[in-house]
Amino acid sequence: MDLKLVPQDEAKPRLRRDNDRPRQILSAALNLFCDQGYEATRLEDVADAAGVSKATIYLYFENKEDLLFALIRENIVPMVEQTISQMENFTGIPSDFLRMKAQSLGPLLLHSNHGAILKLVVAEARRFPEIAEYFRTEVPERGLTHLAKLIQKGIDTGEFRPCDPHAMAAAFMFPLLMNGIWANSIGPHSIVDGDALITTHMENFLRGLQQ
Amino acid sequence: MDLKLVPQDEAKPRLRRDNDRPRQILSAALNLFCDQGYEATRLEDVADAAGVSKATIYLYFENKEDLLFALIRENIVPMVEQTISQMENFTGIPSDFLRMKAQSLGPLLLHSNHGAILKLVVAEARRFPEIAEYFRTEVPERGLTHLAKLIQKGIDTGEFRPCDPHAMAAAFMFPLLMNGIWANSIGPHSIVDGDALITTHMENFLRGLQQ
DNA sequence: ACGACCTGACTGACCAGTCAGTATTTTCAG
DNA sequence: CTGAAAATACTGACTGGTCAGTCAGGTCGT
Repeated sequence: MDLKLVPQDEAKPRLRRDNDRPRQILSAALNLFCDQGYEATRLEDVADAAGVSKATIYLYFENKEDLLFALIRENIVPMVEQTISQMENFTGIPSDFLRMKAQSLGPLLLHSNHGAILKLVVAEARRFPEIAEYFRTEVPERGLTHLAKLIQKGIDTGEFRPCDPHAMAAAFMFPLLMNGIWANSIGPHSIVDGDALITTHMENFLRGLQQ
Repeated sequence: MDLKLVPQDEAKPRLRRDNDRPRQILSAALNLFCDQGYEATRLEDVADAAGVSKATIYLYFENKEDLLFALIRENIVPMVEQTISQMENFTGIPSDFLRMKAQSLGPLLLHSNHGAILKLVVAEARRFPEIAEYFRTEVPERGLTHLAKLIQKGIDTGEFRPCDPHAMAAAFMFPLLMNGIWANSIGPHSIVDGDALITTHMENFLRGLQQ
């Protein structure tokens, strides 16, 4: 009887970096961090989920915090870039842009993991001031400033009534953000219907803003 | 020379339970959990902040999770009780109640540590399903149901236009909640003016809801 | 046979939770 | 009222387990 420690053919084929590792690791970390929180997630579990050993993570990332940072950078910032370029190329009236934005960003935050990422950022902001600072300048700062300009434009053209455009921009975004966070924490069994909220908020917001 | 180990009069006077300990511990835990997050807070630091030894915490609480649970129970639930009893005793028109509520709850979430507690709950909900479940049934479930009833009343009396009262209740609350969370995470250096947001949101919300 | 890629096994620090024993207050018999 | 025993409140020092981060060496494509 052949009693060798069979390294025959089901020996792990130790995948190589063709389909690049950083993204696999990042993706695994994303799921686990979002689900269990940053501190509660063991890097060993991230490694398992990515199909590598823990040491491999350290080939591509400085440390655990760096992984968190990379995650946020890769996932959130492109979303803002897209919003801003959309806005700069938009030719219709401001209210139509807001409508369009609510109907794309709202469900994105609600049904993809973007809401979970936001939850993560919000939860860890105090402990990682550099990440919070980066996020703040890249995302709410830029996004809200642009949105406020758009609202100002609507006021100037007489479509919207006079108001504080910065506060109004935040009032537009916050329900969508909270909705995304909610769905990824208390949400699942809650009576709040996230999709209904999006349209209800959007319509009511625009109705209030109308001249 | 008297070289005894001086236990003279600056010996720690080991405070007793007159001003009951549980509350001191809870209060210390509140500050630290809200600031650094649950996992990242060491129970030894909670003990120090409360002026007791770590072992003392275990005289009053089962374990770390129990401490978190107690914290939420003590701090959030009374807030809802108050809102509901306010609502039941309110004799004016629905819009005046919403106005009043936004002007009391909004700043409370923004300037006290209630926003931080909410952040904490949201951040840890996934990891502690029992706490999430308790919170969900006690707070959003009850609060939103009552609020929806109030909005329905406004629709019935013709003050508000027809709409989905549940979604509208959430649309009313979410900006206030997000505002409180925001102020306790990314907030401090953000361009969002929390106080301006409250009134802007409240006015615009009611304007949209008006018949 | 070289170098890029990867890993198992280890280490050192850290921390929740425990426990044996000390300090303070209360009780109550004399 | 007195003081000693009982009850209660508290603590320092420890333990067992966990986990981020390291490193010497193995594996695979070229």
